[in-house]
Parts: sequence; C-alpha cells; structure tokens
Amino acid sequence: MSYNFKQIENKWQRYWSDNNTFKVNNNSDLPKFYVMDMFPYPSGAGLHVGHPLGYIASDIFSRYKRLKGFNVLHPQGYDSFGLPAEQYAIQTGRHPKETTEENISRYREQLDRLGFSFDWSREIRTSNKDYYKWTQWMFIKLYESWYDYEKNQARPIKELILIFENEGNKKINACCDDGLELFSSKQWHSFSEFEKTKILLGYRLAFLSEIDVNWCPKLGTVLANDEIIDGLSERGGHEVVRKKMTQWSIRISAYSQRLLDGLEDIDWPEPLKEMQKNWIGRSDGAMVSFDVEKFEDKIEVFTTRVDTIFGVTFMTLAPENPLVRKITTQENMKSVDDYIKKSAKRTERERMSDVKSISGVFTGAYAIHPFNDEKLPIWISDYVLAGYGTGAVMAVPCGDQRDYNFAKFFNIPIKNIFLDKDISKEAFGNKDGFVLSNSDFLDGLNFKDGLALAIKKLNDLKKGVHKINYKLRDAVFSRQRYWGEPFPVYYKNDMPVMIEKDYLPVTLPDVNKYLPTEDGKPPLGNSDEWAWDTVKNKIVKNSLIDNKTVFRMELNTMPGWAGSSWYFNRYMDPKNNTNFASKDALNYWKEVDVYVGGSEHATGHLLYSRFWQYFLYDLELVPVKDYAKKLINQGMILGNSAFIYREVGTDNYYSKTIEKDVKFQLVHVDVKYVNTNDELDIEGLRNWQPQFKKATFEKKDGKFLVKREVEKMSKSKYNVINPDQICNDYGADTLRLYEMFLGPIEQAKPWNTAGISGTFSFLKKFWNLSHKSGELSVNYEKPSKESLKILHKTIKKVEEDINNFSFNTSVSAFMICVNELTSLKCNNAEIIKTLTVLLSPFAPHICEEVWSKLGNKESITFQSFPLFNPEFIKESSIEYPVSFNGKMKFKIMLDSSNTADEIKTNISNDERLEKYLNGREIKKIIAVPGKIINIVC
RNA sequence: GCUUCGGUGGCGGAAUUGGUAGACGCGCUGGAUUCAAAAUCCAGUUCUUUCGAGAGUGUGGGUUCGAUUCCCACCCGAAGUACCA
Repeated sequence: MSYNFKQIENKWQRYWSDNNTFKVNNNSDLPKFYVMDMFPYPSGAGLHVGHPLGYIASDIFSRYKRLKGFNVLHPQGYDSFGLPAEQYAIQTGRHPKETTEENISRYREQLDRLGFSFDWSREIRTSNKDYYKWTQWMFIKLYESWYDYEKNQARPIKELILIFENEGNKKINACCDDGLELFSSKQWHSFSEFEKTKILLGYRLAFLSEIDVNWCPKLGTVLANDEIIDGLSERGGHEVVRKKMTQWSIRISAYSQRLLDGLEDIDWPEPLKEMQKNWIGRSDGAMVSFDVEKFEDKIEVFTTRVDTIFGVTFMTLAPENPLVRKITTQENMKSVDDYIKKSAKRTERERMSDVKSISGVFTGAYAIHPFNDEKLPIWISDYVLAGYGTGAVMAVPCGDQRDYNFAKFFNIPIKNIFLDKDISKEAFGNKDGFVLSNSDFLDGLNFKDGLALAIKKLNDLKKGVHKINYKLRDAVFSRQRYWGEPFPVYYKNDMPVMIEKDYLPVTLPDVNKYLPTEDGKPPLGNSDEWAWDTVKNKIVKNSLIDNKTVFRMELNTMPGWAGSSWYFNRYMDPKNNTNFASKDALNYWKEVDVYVGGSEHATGHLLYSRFWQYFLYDLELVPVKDYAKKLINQGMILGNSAFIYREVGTDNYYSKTIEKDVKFQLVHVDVKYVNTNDELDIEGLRNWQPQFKKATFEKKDGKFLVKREVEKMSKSKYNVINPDQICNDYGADTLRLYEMFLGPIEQAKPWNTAGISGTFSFLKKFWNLSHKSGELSVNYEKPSKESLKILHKTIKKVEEDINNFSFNTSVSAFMICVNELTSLKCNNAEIIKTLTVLLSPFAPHICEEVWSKLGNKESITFQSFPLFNPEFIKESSIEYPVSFNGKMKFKIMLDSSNTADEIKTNISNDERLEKYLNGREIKKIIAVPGKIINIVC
C-alpha cells in the first residue's frame, strides 16, 4: 500500500490530541511567539474551503516558529454571540445557546480534520459567562473613566470628580470640543446627585445619551456605521432609517488622533491602514462663528478653506440643525417645515441614491460676515449632513462644486475670489495654482498663506479658531437583541448604576420568545426575571421592582464587537477567574506577533480592538499599547458558480452558446452536478430540485454546457466546496498544500478543484522517496553532493518564503526539490529526514509518519529547523549568459570566483565572439560576477 | 468623484537591488507501460516563422548597454469610500 493519507492523518491527529502536543505553557525559558487567527463566528453552514486559508497559513507559521525554538501560543476560539443564531431562534424557538453549541462542535470537527496545531485547552467563547464576565467588567471600567485631552489618556472618573470639586470644569472643557456647560466648584457642590450623575455622563467613555441612530426596523435593532453597507444592513440587506433613541455609546472619538498616529507603529497592510485613516477622516481646518441678524445665536461652521472666506455668499444648514426652527421667519416657516419633514422621512439609501438632485429652502434669516458685515442668506438643504462638523457650512460657490451647483440652481450670487480664474462653468476647487483677489486683506495670497492669515484675524476677533475635525463617530454600544452580553446596569431614578464587580457576571436570562415585546421593548423585556435586588445583589423577579431596593435592569445587550475587542488578552490566561488575565501572563505574552484575518474587519473589529487596547493600556491593565504587531490579510477564496439558461416563464433549459430567439434568464445550479469540462449531469440535477424533475434540457453538439462565473463562495450560490470532501478524497495535507499553492495569501482567487491533483501527486512522490512497494526503503550512506545541493537550495528558499508569508512559492520549491531528488533516485535517510522536518509545517501528518518510520520516537513538532549551509550550494563554475546590447546570444562556462576583469578577459578570448559581433566594434563589456555579461556594441 | 491595489501563456500564478520573462502546478499534445482503462513515467507546450530568426509582460512615450521591474500620460479591472464642507 502506498501513501495512505486516511490512516496516517487519523493516526497523527489522535496522537497529537492524546499527547497534548500543542499545549503551551506560560512558564518557559524559550522566547515567546504568539500567532493568532481572527476567531470565527460559528455559523450553521459550517466551513467551506475558503475559511481555512488563513488558519493554514497561521498554522504553518506557528509550526515553523516551534521548529525555530520558540514557545508558541497558537489558540483558537469562537465569536459566539451574534445575529444569525438569534434569527434562527426567532424562526424555530430554539435557544441560541443550543444551536451555537451544535455549530461549534461541527466547526471543531471540521477544523480537527485539517491538522491544526491549536492549543485547544485555551479555547474561548464570547458567549460563555466566564468570558463575558470580563467584557462586562471592562464596560464598567469604560463607564468609570473619562478622557483627559490634556494628558491624552483615559483616567478614572474619580479623579474627574475631584477636579470638579476643586475647580469646576473650566480647565477640562478648554481642551475638549464637546464640552458641556461651564460650572465652578461651588456650583458643583450645589448640584443634586441626579444632576451630578447627568453631568458625569457627558464625560464618561461609556455613556448614555439620546442620539440619532441607524435603526433597522426589519431586524428591530440599531446598527453601527460599519454594519451598514450601501445604506442597507450588512446582515440581511434590510433598510436602515435614522431615528432618535437613548442608547449606550463608547467615546471612541476621543482616541481619533491616537488611533491615527498609532498606525505608524504597526506592521499592518498598507491598504488596511489607508482604510482606517479614511474612516477616522482627519481634516485640518477652522471653526468660524457667524452672527445671525436679529438673534443672539451664532452659526458655527467647520471649514478647511478659511482662505476663501471672502467668497461666501450664503450659509447652508442641515435640516436637522436645531437652530433652523428658531431663526426661520414667519413667511418661510411652512416651506421650511415641509422640507424638514420630507428629508426626515427619506431613508439613508434614498438620500444616497439621490445625490445629484438639488433641493433646499430659504429660511428668511441672514448671517453676518465676520469681516465685512455683509448679509448672507441662510438656507437649509440636505446636502449638509447633520452628523459631520456642526451641521452647517459657509457656502463658497466659486470654490466648491456643491455650493456652486446650489447657487446656480437657486440664483444666488457667485463671487469670484480667484484672480484670473474662469468660473463661468464650474467652481475652482484646487488648493494650489491660484492667487486670491476680491478678498480684502487676503488679496494676493496663496492657499497656505491665506489660510494662516485668515485664522489669525479670526482669532483676533474671537470669531474663529484653528480646528481639527474627525469623521470618526462615537460607537453606538446598545443592541435591541437577545443573543449578546447583557449590560451590568440597573436604573435608579432613570439614571444608570453599575452592578459591582463582585456580583459579575450578570448572566443572560431565559426568555420565552426572542422578538421585541408587544410594546416595542428589546427581547430581554420578555423575561420576567430581570430586576436587580440591591440588598441580595442578585437578579430577581420583575414583580419585585419597588424602586427602593429592587430596580429595573437594562434591556439592551452589547454589540458583537464587544467580546472580540479584547479576546487576544484572554487566550494568555483563559481560565483565570479573578482577573481577565494575570499580570504574569500578560507580561510574558505581551502582544500578538502575527495576526491573520480578513480585511473586511478594517473599520470594525480591527479599529474597535485597537481602541479597546489603548484604553486598557491607559489604565495600566495591559503592558502594551498595540496588541498586534503584524497583521496578515488573507484573501477570499472565491467560488466558481455554474449557471444554466432558462427560457423565461418555462421549464426549458438550454446549453451554453446555443442560439435561440427567446428570452433567457440565468439559474444557479449546484456545482456538484458539473464536471471539470463544464458539462452538466442532467440526471443528477433532476433529482436535486423538483423544478428540474420534468424540465427539458436542450444540448448543443451532444453536450449540455453550463456558464461559469467567479463569485463569493456561499450556500445560496450553490458553489460551496466542502473541505471534508477534499479531506476524504485527497487528505488534509494535500488540501493544506493546495490552498497555499493557489496563489499569494493576501490575494482573492477562485477555487478550482481540478488543480489539486498536482499537490496530491507531489505528496505521493515525497512518500515514494523513502518507500518502495509500501515498505520503507532508505540508505544510510553519506549523502551525495548533488542531493545536498538540492536540499540546501530548498532550505534557503523555503525559510525566506515563510518569513515573507510567500507560501505559494515555498510549495513550488518543495515540488522542485522532490522532482530533482526523484530523478537522482536519492533515498538517502539523512536527506529525507531533513526534508521531512522542513516540510512538516506544511504537511504535518505525512511528515510525522515518515519521521517516525525513520526511527524517531519524538513528534516532529519540536525538532530543529534545518540549518542552511551555503557551502553545499557553492558552484565552482557557472554558466553565464552572454548578451549583446541586452539580447542574449550564447552561454559560456566560467569560474564563479572570477572577478569582473577576469570574466572580461575570458570572454574576449572566446571564439564565438567574432560570429556574434559580426564586424561591429565593442564599446563596453559589462560583467557582474555570478550573474551576467553584456557586450555593448 | 476620491483613495488603495492590480493588469504577465488556454488557466492559477513565478521572476532577489533593473540582468536568460513565463519557475511550479493545472490543462492540452505526443510517446512508453496496459487486452483496455485508471495510475505512473518520458518528451513537448507564449505567439509568428521561409526554421535563419523575429515579436512579446494592458496602451503610448521616456531613462538605460539592458525595463515585467524605475519615471510620465492614458485605458481596463478589483476593493474601500463618498453631498465630509
């Protein structure tokens, strides 16, 4: 029997599990190395071949680092709270906990078949109460902290209270923008407890406030900005509308600048950093204050172009701006009111899809230009966003295309402040290549100087300041869902109170149904045991609420990103019950050295978790600021979908490229009924779905061909390839190698099962190096020079490639190596032993088998990675290509130790030179030792 | 629109600081083995060709003895983002 992958893989998977081979200790003299994958959400569909791509890469790297003598932490867990389990619960009434557990065990089975070296003793699940106890604890920490903009870090709220008691909030507010009303220390002391609580909420990092949220009626919950794609919910693609609600938020905006700066210190993919930069959206500009005629109120605007301030001809407010109703004149009230109502009704999606049409109304009020006291009409329009800046803009039609279009549409004057620039057709929006004119004291200046002078003058008048604005919004932290972490919060006089740490976790109550209550409360409102007894310090029946000792609990739960924002710290010490991780464990493992996962989390998890770690770092709860030094984004493996042509309204299907004068529509068919030549198994299809049972299929030239298209791999597209199937047919080692061989790890690439035979036969050839007719057959003599050369060439290449995460080229290197050794008929034990260790990170099962057959008792896991010896690949003579003017003509054998001059002398003596010179004169000979000779003529 | 990444055979993809373009694998063609098939092995496989050679890495230009690689302009594709003032 030759290479029996089934038996081998079973044997070694059992061996690793029985011997706890991959269990890792927190106490070790070895240097540490931490390799982590983004933990999966255990969905009901199970894994397809795309999922393990990143896990295979990280596993190869982990196994490589073990061979290199590191103490490697390579854990895995589950992000097990989330929407799909809850949607399923709504449909079936089954507890999400049950279905989640089933999904997890299916995931585990699939993962185990691939031979990963995870330390499963450290498994974590975000939905376990021992885990979310600490998520709740950290939420309390966020609640009990405020952001000190002067020191630029989070500090305990107790210290803020001390400051308020001593000096009020004057100094604090001076350095932050969303400052609240000023009060003195005396006033602070005079406030009631209720008022104090309310004021403090304005400073806490976790706070409760009434805000505009993205409400998804279909899902019955709010969503964060990153959970909305194209104005529709990421999950399910439902409509999202704006709505005012009282919600928990996290003050991530306080960390905008640090999150931006921190990108410099981490080795993350450039495109991903770019996405985070855009999301944070820093823009440097000024805050300008415009007086409003006949009112005390001022309009604050944010602008990046103060230099164009003399080009302002009107002001525009967002319809939601609270000032609008106040300043609108009587005769304009009706049209303004109608406009506000109309735009409030529009969904985000409508607003977005309707970018081009111009709309707005005049309020009848006027603002006053800060420098020349000109009257500027105040308009409202929904091209101004309430959520960005101050929800108001100073409109400069000559310099901004939107303002320009608006002015043209409503016949508002356009003033040209750019010297000799034509603005009759469009605005001049460039920041360079112009000189200001018509601009009073700014005349003759360029962008940079104009900007500086305008800000200075505004400063003098106390009408404007330099200001940096960020797009990054505070993150909404409440979800109206069941399957998430409950808040450790109860309400006393409608003000939130945190449940003390000693009584955590606050466990999720059971409910009889998972939908919102009749009166629209979140699902937790269905529980009749969700009240907090402040005497017994435990959850009690709702009927006991008396608002004296028993209080109502928070009904919302936390969002999916809560649990995933800190899980990398928990792996270090996952069973700790007195702390989220011990100081010793945190100090030993510090941070993740290599983090592998998809770039789709760029502006979600990967931003939130950075923020969360900064916060923990500020409170000195973790020893490092950045939790992941290096990040690798694995690309998606795409499916190769199959379609057949159906005549619209009939059950007639046609082969591809058939010519028929009828209307076709494309119908997905399961790829398992299509062979590698794109031919459809019609009989199989008939049994697949009833609609095909009696359908007619018209072939072309005796064949029924499908149309192929590359799409995302998904159950609904019937293009899913299951890794279990591949493991059955070819084995896990082949699958691992093939997934790596497909192409660069970070690139998206289509799956094509046909190509897998290449890696499969590679493993068979590797097996046959040491086996003859099923028996071990090796020689123990001294290895030949040639075989050593092949081996060391491979060691060098493979090690370089692993360090560059270029696994596709290292698989190629192995193939070349085995092919060459095979043609040498090399079955030398020493060579095979070394090669086996080298290959073991990629194909661990077969390597363990060969390794043990060669007489080794220990697992190959902790052997030493082979040392590359350059002596073996040294060549005394090399074939040099000789080219004329860069065109290769012939080859010449020369000594590799020759200097450039010696090479030149040698080439001059070669008789072939004459022939190729063909009478031309040599101008120059370029020789690079070991590489190339070029003759310029 | 903006930002980022990419464009190389029939296909997936290689190519160190600019130095033999197409490694490796799939597919295809021919051959060996076989009663036959599968499996395996060997040879070939960018295109054109008068078999000398010529052209060739999205297009056009530039730098260089020499460009897939560097520079400029453009075309196409993917991802992200968007009335962001």
